[in-house]
Amino acid sequence: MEKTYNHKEVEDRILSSWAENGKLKANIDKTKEPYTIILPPPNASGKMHTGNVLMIAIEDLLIRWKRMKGYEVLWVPGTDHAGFETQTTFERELRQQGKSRLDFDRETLYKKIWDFVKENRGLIENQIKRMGASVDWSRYTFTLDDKALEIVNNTFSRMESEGLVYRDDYMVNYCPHCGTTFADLEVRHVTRKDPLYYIKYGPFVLATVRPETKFGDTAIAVHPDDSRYKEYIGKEIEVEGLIGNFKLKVIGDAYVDPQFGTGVVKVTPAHDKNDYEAGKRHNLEIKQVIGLDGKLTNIAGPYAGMKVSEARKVVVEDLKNKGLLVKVDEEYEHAVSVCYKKGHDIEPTILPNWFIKVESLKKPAKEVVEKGEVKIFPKWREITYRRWMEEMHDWPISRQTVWGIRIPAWYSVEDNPSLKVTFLDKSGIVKTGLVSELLATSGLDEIKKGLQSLMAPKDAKYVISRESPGEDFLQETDTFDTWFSSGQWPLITLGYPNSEDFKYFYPTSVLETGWEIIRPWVSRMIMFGIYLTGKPPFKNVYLHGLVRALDGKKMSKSLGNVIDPEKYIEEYGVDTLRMGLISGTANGRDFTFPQDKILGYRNFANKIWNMGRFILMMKERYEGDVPQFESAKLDLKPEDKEILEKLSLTIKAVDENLEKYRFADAGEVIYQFMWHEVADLYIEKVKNREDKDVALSTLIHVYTTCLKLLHPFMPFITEEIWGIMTENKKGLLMNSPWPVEK
RNA sequence: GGGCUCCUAGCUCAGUUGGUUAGAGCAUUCGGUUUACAUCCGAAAGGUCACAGGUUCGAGCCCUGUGGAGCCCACCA
Repeated sequence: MEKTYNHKEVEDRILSSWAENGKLKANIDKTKEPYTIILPPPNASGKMHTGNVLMIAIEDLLIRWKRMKGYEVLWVPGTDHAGFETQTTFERELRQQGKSRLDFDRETLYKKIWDFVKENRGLIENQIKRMGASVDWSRYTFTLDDKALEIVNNTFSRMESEGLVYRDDYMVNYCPHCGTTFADLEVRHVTRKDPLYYIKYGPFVLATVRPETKFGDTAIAVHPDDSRYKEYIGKEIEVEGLIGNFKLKVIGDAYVDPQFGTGVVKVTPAHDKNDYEAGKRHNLEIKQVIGLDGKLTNIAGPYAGMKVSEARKVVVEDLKNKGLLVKVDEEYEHAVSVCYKKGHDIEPTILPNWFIKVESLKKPAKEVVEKGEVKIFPKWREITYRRWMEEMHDWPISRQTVWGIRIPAWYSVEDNPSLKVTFLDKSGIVKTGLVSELLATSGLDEIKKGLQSLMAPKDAKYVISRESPGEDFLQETDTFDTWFSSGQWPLITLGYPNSEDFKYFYPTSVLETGWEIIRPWVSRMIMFGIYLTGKPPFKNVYLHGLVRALDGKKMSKSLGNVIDPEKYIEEYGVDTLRMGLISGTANGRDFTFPQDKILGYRNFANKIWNMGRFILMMKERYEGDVPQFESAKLDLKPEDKEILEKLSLTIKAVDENLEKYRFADAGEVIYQFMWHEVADLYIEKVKNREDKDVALSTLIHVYTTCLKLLHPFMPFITEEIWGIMTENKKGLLMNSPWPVEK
């Protein structure tokens, strides 16, 4: 053995011996109890971050432990198409080539992103392998694999036929210039100075930066406790406007800040997110005053057809002339949403989207956790889950992105003349308009071929089908929210509904993931699992904490505090990084990247390496063969009995802590025992023992048992030493049975 | 603004139904070591458990309040 442990040399070799002889592939063995984990799929085109390392370390620990305990273990690896994130990354590349997504038709863009993902997906897969993850690669699944598409489409179709799907208006970030919607994450917030206009509204004066939307006002809001206006709440007031007088209801709503402006707000549900929410709370009418072309609609009377910026000037001028403008604060600074592409103002707009009714789904999902059918560790995280289950409202599942699973709804062009389409025509020019009108100049095939997006009215007639129902049809261009498909991940990976895997391995044993996705992911998986199979998809949920940067803050590119795990793997080895991270994560709380501990476990790795080296040296000096501890009758000294007893206690403590997902405690127990009991005390005594046969035999037994206990935590070094100690005669450590306390 | 969590040794953190003298790793100081390991061994020092009240025979732990930190969600017309 080398004088120090050289992880670089060892890791590759051990990886290939696991790949050749490790029991990675799960079999359906009905004489054994299954133990299953589905790996939360990392972004297919991304690279490993510290959180992924922690996730893999914990899951591999559980898997290796249960495998050694004799379970039929299955750990399914997979990667995620990461809809929005990937498309953004790809578009960034496009931009460097001076292009944008709007230069391509939908199909071409989709293919280009596919190629991009294919080019990049090898990286994360290799990193998972390099971590020593003992996953079953024969069951590897990508979120856009055919079996995924099939299940997701079928689920949607079934939900639709059971009346759980509907189309309704939803407020989205719409950019009239780009003619498309943006996800919340695509919206930039910039601080800008705009005039704040104080306008007379009947008995009130209120402040607004958007006077041009006044034609869409359907209420006036004040804070319910504002004594200045309390008497008005619930009453209707008469307001003098630019296009005649009109009546507005006064509502009391806590979203109004009495400190701001005059404490009175005009409510425009069609063009402001807050107002929209308030409108829903108070059943207000929605008047769309800005069209998708960015011009005022007919509701604005004489102002119809004006662009927003133009209309604002004219409206202000007219208000002034009518004496309705009280004052203007020119220096008002506020945050404005703009599109990330060119900085156009975002126009919050109501558009038809696809929704799922969650009422019938969330009840049983809440109950399984309350009844303990699904146990959440740590328990205090249950609060997040329960609150979400109470608050959750219907789920908008459509996204206006290309990279994802396209919603399998088809619109007949003939039945839906008011379908609005955007497409690239034969000469590559973008055209937008009603399909009924565009068909006069372009053929339907041309539209189909160049289609970028379509917008169907909320009462459009549609057919649900994976295949085109006929020549006359255009498919919905929206894709499913990523969580709609990843919510079915356990079912997808296990081949729901008929595969043998599904019958044997479902429900899985534990879902291990970060707590920040309780709401979008964990809740959805439970809902879908129960909906489709009657059973939640896992028995336990273990939620690990977030690994924060060295400054105690969340890692982020903009703060420049991101820790690249590669650096640590390179310098200290996989085992050390894994063990270091595990030791930091005791209670599933967030924790700062434990740099010192990683150093400490590097020392530990070297310590156990040298213990092995020393034992080998003693073996060589011993004349003849050391008696086998299990078979030989040994005359044990009290110190031998003592160390065996402590070993037994250690096994017990490790098992108990792992059962409770107390990984750091379990690791600590082995660490203390190996270093401070076996190395510091017992080995020192063995050095001076006359009865070397007994001492050495016991020592070897204790040490190799420790290797087993430590293996799930630090798989590489333990496997390597095991091979040397056993002269490769006992097979791989990873396939060996777990020690039993005596 | 709503919510969750944290504040324990110089640093990173344990402390699992309240119960002797509050622990670990790293760092510090002192000593040791002619060979398993200087990535070692032994020992020491280091804590008003954020602060203020309360409950209790007894509080790091339970309750209330204050202050600070981190994160999630919603964001100012």
